[in-house]
Amino acid sequence: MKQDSSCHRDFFHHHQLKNTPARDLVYHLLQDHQPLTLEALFKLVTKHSKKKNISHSTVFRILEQFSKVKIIEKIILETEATPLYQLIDQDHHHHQLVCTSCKKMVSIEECPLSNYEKKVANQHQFLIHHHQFTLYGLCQDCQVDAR
Amino acid sequence: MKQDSSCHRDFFHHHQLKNTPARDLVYHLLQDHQPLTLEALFKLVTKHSKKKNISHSTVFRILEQFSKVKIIEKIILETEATPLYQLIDQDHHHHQLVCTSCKKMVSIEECPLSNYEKKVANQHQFLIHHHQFTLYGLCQDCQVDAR
DNA sequence: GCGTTTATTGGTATTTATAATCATTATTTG
DNA sequence: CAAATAATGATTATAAATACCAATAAACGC
Repeated sequence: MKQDSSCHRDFFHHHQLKNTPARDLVYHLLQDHQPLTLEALFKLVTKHSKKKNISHSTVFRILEQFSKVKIIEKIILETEATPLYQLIDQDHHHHQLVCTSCKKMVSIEECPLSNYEKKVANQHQFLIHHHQFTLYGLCQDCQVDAR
Repeated sequence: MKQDSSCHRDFFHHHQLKNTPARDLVYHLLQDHQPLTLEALFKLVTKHSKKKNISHSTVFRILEQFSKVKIIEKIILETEATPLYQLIDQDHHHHQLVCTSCKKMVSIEECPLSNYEKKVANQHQFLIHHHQFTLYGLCQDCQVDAR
């Protein structure tokens, strides 16, 4: 389930982030799209901003701030030169399945790692907070093309 | 088990990489250390190079080339501003367990993901080549410090 | 070994991404 | 609505990644 969009203003407020048109727009654009790079997001912002344009630095800073307060997460993929950003799903975290040829990205819901995480935590006396997991390969189309 | 150090020259040759003192040194330094950043490796190279010094661009390019022919792999961690590089272990791949406080890094041998990989491959009709997996948390020392 | 071919190297320059700065403008609070 | 606080835009600074090319070194055939 997605983070309830009507609550994001409270969420901003809770983190001493003022409610601004720019933050609102970035939030909603991230809701409606696959993970985006800063540049891609900036283009969308430019396209969708009603009144005056929003500057590149503002978008950059919003991504920084959202990351810091864990509204979004930063994803680094081998197929992308710059990081992707996506809203954090409070209920399920996602993993990525990425085609190394066409760079298509599929979000995977199921995560098989919690038991393993506990085991490693025990073995090494770590308190594990989170993990990062990405699968790389060829999608069906690109397998066909490779023949 | 480590890649046999006596074979790396053949490996270079097979990939049209000439045998040079710089490549030799980089290869051996990577054998003897934890994953290293470019800067850290460059410092080691400078310390260990017998005759003339080896330039920064040479070290950079060697890492690029080694990555391309899969002698080494690039690891991107949330705790490091720049990538780490390590020799690829042909027999077992490793995963990282990283302390977000002191940035300590532990290499984990066991990988629980092959079955899951098959399942996802099937579901999404992907041909999966590799995956990337990292655990983040607090090591024992840093848990204690946090109290 | 010796000359030829081919790739590497060092040093520098360029490009790009990330981050800092600061005066102006907007949002929130009482 | 005024005061306090934070955000914004535009620019600049820093740092990382990469491209360039003339000089040099390694490999190959003889």
